[in-house]
Amino acid sequence: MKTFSIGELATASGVATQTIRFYEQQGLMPEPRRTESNYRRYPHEAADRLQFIVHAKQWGFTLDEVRELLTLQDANGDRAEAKRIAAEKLQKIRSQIQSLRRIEAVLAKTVDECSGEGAVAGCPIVEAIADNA
Amino acid sequence: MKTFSIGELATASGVATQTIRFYEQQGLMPEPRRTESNYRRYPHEAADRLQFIVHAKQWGFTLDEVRELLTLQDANGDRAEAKRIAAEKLQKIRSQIQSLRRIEAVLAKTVDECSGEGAVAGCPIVEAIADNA
DNA sequence: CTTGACCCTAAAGTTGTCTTTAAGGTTATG
DNA sequence: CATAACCTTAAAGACAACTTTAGGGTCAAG
Repeated sequence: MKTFSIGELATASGVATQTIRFYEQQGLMPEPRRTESNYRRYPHEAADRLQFIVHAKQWGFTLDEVRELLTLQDANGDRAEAKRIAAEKLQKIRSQIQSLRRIEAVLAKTVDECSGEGAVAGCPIVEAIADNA
Repeated sequence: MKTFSIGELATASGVATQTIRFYEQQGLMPEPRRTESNYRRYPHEAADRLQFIVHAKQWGFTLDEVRELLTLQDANGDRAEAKRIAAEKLQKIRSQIQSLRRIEAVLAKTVDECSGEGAVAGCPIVEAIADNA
């Protein structure tokens, strides 16, 4: 079975070698076997695991949360647990969206109101921030 | 005219004294006058400026952006400039909302699909992340 | 058999926004 | 006039998720 050097894994997965070592140090990637000269050799599955990490991050999970999910998989743990982690993340994301939407509304309104002409004194944007409209 | 110690300003504005000093160091708050014993004395306007900073942060502006806005006000600069800063921020916020909404949709779907029962093997959430659905 | 591309570790640096600590000096109160 | 509650500075620490640096060892091509 073909194995990979850290560089090959990096190229294949689009993750820098240092980052792979960092993930190992953080307990996200398991310690791989080593060659006689102490070089890391990764099995095929390492690429999948790395992809999982990359995707989970794209989904907004922190490394801590990704580690939770991976640990769960490694132990073939409870599906309820995975659902809990994802549901909590969903909550967080929804509340982030809520605050951003509030900000968006106010900001859009003031930007719209500002003529963009003249001096900043009296500018609706600046005034609104000052007054916390 | 009444002046304030840093502690009074902190209490009045809800910003910690160290944070006020930090803002001064970052060029957001001007260096105030000092008493003979080297204590900072703030004029009334300092509280307004601090409030502006607090509000702008709540609106999602970074300290760098807040400094831009304050510099603009200090120089009574161009309103067009203020509008540009706000419009750029609006763009950023909208694109943040977009990514979060995409994440929310996928996450909500998989959480919904997951029964929450049984082992994590085959769990729709975990599978979806692995496959980057 | 040398040169350049790889690999190794440990530690320090980055970014943003503070907070905490250390080691003092000052002022207000009882 | 002692003591607590303020104030001062400079520097270090915290957090996330890396990136960079320093100082080496190894391996493949020509």
